[in-house]
Amino acid sequence: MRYPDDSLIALKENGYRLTATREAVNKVLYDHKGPFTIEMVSDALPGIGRATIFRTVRLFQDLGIICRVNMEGGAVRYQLASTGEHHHHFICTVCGVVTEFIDAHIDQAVNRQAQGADFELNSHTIDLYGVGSCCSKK
Amino acid sequence: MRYPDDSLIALKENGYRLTATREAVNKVLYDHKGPFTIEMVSDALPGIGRATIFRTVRLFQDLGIICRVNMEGGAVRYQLASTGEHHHHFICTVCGVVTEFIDAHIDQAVNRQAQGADFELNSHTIDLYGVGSCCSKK
DNA sequence: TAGCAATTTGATATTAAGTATCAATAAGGA
DNA sequence: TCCTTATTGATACTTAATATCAAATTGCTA
Repeated sequence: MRYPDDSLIALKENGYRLTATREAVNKVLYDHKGPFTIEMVSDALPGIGRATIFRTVRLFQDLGIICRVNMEGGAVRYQLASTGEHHHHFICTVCGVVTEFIDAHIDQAVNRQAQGADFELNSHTIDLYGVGSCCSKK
Repeated sequence: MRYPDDSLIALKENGYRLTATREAVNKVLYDHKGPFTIEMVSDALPGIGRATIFRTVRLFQDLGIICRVNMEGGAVRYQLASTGEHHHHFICTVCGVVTEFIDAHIDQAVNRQAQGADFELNSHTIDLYGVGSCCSKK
């Protein structure tokens, strides 16, 4: 997922309707970049009901357009997924920016662990918390 | 953390008072075993206010006695930590049971990733979702 | 072991995230 | 254009959690 239109295409491809509301939410996400909360989107689109924002965000999640990020304290952020693929997160605890990464090594080790423990693995999440280069003091 | 008294010792060692409420909550956790929600504890201890249950659970978390587990859908469970140490989770999506594991390999790979990305790593969480041996069909 | 300061608690209100309901509206294929 | 179906808004509700503050409890300490 790179361009705003990708979201709209994804909607159509999955049999969802292309509505003004969904376009508006999509635009806000792409204009804003960076992590966002439901509140932020809701504030940016006063004409659209809260419930619809939630619905749209959930739909975009399901389509892999955005990903949900659990902050350390339990707060929730969303962010455009740079890839719809499986990935992990660097989460900057200073500014909240989330960067994605892929690591075949880790995934392999995770699979080994699961096998060793007789655990039928369906999915996994890996979140790294710390200070990103975005906020590094140097 | 293995025995109920460990919690009480941890409280004292960290300068917290040993109260009837905290003992009661602790007992519920050890009697129940397995994952629990605030509701469950609250139901088991009708005489104790909800806010206090939350406070106590948070305190126990801070002391490493219990750990918080984010379920896939966003629900939250808590469970006695079998170790206060750094660890990761197998989360059975059928029954909710959480099993801990440690994997130096994964931790190493995680550290490498962080270094490579110029990310000052403070902590990380790894949660594996799937069907545990507890609920395996075989 | 009674007294007292500081911690803890309960009741209550509040916040935040999210879901449920349902009538009204909009999308898009025929 | 019409019509079925998906979507939306308003509203109420749920769940998880925190804030406030007076009242109760701890555990020194004299």
